Amino acid sequence: MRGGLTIGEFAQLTHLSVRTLRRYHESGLLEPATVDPSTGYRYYSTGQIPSAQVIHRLRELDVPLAEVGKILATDDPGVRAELIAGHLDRLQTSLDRTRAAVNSLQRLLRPEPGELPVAVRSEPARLVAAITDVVELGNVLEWYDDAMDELDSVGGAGLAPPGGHYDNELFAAGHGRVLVYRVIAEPPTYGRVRPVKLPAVELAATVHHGAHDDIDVTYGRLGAWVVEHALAVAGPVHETYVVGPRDNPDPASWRTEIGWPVFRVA
Amino acid sequence: MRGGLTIGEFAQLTHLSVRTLRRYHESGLLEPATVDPSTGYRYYSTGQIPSAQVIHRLRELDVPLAEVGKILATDDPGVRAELIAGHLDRLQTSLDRTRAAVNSLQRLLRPEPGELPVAVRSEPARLVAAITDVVELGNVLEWYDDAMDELDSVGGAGLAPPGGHYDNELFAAGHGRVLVYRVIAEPPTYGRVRPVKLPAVELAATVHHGAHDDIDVTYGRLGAWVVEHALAVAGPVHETYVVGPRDNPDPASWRTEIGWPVFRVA
DNA sequence: TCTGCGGTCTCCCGCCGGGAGAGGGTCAAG
DNA sequence: CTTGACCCTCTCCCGGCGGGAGACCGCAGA
Repeated sequence: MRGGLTIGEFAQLTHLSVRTLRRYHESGLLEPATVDPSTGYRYYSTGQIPSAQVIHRLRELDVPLAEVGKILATDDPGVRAELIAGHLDRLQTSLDRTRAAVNSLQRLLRPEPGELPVAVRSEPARLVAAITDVVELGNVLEWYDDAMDELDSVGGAGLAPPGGHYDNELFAAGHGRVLVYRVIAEPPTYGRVRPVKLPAVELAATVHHGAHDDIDVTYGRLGAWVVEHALAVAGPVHETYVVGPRDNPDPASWRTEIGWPVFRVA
Repeated sequence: MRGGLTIGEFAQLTHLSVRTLRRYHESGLLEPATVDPSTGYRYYSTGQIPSAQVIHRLRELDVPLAEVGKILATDDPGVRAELIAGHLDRLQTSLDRTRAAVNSLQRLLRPEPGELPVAVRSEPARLVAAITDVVELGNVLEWYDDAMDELDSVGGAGLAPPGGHYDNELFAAGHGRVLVYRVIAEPPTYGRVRPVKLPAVELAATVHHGAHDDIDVTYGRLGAWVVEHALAVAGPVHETYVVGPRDNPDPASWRTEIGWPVFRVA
């Protein structure tokens, strides 16, 4: 009587490859039921088939092996469900991103529009209620929603559209300083909210219409305009949410003013 | 006057990283407008921004760089649209797979069923009309649909449910021999269809209910049963599509008999 | 008991797209 | 001319898997 199923037999039963099973052993995800100490042969039991299949499913969902390990190591089914739910959330966001990319690609590939209306204007210094932090590029949307909620709870909605400043490093390095603000007569200090004085700048600005799926296209066109008018970029991007998701659920109605602080070159 | 935008400036305008732009140059996807021959500095023009953004979008859709190159190299917008449509198709399939994995995972994690009803029966040798080929694991579904269409066109639907044999290597190595058949009184030779004599086997069989999302779970349970009854696997998997997508569009109604040829061990 | 063959062992490399850092040259403002 | 930001190339690393080499093991037939 042998100790159990050989790795090849087990592979056949689970539709995993022999190599993959060895890797799962190596990384501690799926220990063979017994390992012959003299030959090193791995032997599996039929009871391990369900575990192998759970791992298989999680991998199909692109859950990293390390995360799979964490999920399997948890006995508490509640925590486990939570971890999995987290991954499904991330899956959903990546799906949304894919959809956005498809839409934007289709727009990019059809002929396209005329001149981009850009205006350069002097933005005066302003005292506003702001929340600021260094944020990962992937978490910006989430962070923004949180921060804007907190900002709204302090009041001042409706006076002027809210806005945000996004450090250029955010896109270059994947993380950078972000600041969102609301215009309030007497900016309070509350929670993460602080009164902040935004400096005066020359702003080359245009308006992006619609969802933010392809706002970077408008950025590109604005940037081209700036360069072609012998200006140079000097500071974080300014966005003003003239009409946003909080004003109207229909993305087609959204209006976002985007602006780059500029100065004239030689 | 400089030759154009430095790589850093261009990166800022396109929201791509400097390193990524260098790689795109290296792989010929996006040549800088000019390269200073003495210093090696890359200089870009504002006109290259749209190209960079198209590349960016395609990469967001996980199109490999080589494919992106092909797409950009094509001037014919029709061909281009075709290539992109192909990728969107693949995206759709991968999305379907993801959905299936999510469903199956949820089923895997909740408590679970009783005994699996397995029967061992003697399958007599049969002469059938079959199409067979060596197929990549990823293309099996597509191949199956094609082959079954061709088989149907030869006739014989309705006499007995169709079936398929899947070499075990298919799952181990990612490619293997697949055979689909229909029972016809006098199997013809037509197109890819050939008369094939299926050998007699002892078959350990059970029925999988519902969509094939988690048919491998049933395979695992069948395999466990086989092992625990001191049997061993000897040949390709047999599937019989008792009720399939061509009989009833509702996956819940599908019935697939799966069987492993077995022989008794010591 | 020997032999042969297929299964299994370990170890190293390649693939992809990108990140990170080293070590050195270049540009432009003060 | 110095300084500091920018740019150059080169090399290594990551995750998850496949491929292959070279050696050992298990088992059946002679």
